[in-house]
Amino acid sequence: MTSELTDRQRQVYDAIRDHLARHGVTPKLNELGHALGIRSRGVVHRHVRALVDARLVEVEPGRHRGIRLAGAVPPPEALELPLLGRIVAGLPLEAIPDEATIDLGQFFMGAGRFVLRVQGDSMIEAGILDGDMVVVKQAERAVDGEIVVALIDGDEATLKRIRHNRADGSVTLLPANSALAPMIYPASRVQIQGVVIAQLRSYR
Amino acid sequence: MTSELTDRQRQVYDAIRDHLARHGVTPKLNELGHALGIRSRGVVHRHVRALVDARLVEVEPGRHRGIRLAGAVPPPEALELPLLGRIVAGLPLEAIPDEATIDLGQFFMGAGRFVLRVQGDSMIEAGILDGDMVVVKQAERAVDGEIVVALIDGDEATLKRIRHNRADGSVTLLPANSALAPMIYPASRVQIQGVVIAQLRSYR
DNA sequence: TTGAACGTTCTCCAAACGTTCTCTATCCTT
DNA sequence: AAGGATAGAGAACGTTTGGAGAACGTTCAA
Repeated sequence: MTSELTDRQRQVYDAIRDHLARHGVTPKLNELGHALGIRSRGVVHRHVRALVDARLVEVEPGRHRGIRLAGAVPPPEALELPLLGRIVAGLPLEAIPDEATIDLGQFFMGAGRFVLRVQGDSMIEAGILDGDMVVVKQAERAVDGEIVVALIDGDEATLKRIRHNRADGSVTLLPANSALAPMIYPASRVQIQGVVIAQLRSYR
Repeated sequence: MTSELTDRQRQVYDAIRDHLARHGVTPKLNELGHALGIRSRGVVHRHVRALVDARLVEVEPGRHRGIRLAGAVPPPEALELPLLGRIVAGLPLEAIPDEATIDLGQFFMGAGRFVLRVQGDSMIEAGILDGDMVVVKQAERAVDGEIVVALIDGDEATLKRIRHNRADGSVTLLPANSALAPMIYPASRVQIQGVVIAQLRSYR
């Protein structure tokens, strides 16, 4: 029940988890602010306080990098399949039954996620084929290298890998198809609608 | 009992649920208005108020994003994600009709299925990359062109596309990688363990 | 040990938001 | 023709939300 959070507080929480996943440690207030486009540590601190009140996070007072994740993780789902092992390609492998199971719910489910069917071959070299589905998490920002659903000039949605060009503030949208050229736009023309967090394909 | 809704009120209610499904949070009034083609927040507010009177919705007064779904929310939908349809040029995502929801359970689950993590690049040109996972259904037979997990000489498993050669009863295992050569075995040496029915990848 | 970086608290400010209101237009019923 | 129900536009108001920056004491690393 995190529904009492404001938009910004949610973004701060996501940024903390993202930083933890990416760097192995929780962020400093400055780092958090930089990730969110906030220049004032005081503002970031106020948001973190709100997360503490919501019991999503704990803080060791005064300590540098003192944020700790707490609180509820998404509920475990009964959507599990046995995970048997690895296939070694090129040279074959062992098919030894493993005891582990894979929880597809953890993989895909979550708030603000939706599925898009991909049309076209623009990301084919990234293993996203025509007709595949991608699970997209709604987001306004993305990190360089992530695959995003981007709206160009407000009326054209595309699936591309993103790169921010600090030099001039422009944004490059890179197709994964050597037959297509990267596209460069001023940041004002590109609106990120979501980040691809998973891809799936059905052979039927 | 609850009062009847007008058409427009029903559309507002649907738009709230749609927004919740896509973004994980309820909409603000002008987001609702934008989705419905209403420019005036006041009008949207009046519709929301009618939904409150009908006990379909609750509102935390004054709060931003204060709409809450109330009453019987039909499905708990644990394993479903909204399927927005194809990503096509010329349409912002908000304008794409919410065709359906995709049930990941039906997609993947079933008796005699298991998951393998793929190692190596032998199927890269079929969009199956190193680190991907494949859902395999146990089977002893496969149709030409299917991707199978095959056991060679009883001790080496591999992931390849299969082709039966009627002329001599042999079996060809085709990698999807132009750097690798097809392998031809007599049928007696190849034992099919399963057929790939789905593939999935996580970007995390 | 010392200084820079950090967490914390504070005030001030602006934009966006929810809310209420009036005015107007359209359609349906009798 | 009149009246009511439905719906949209837009203005106005107070509140919520979010950001900037200063100030202070503490933590941490060189």
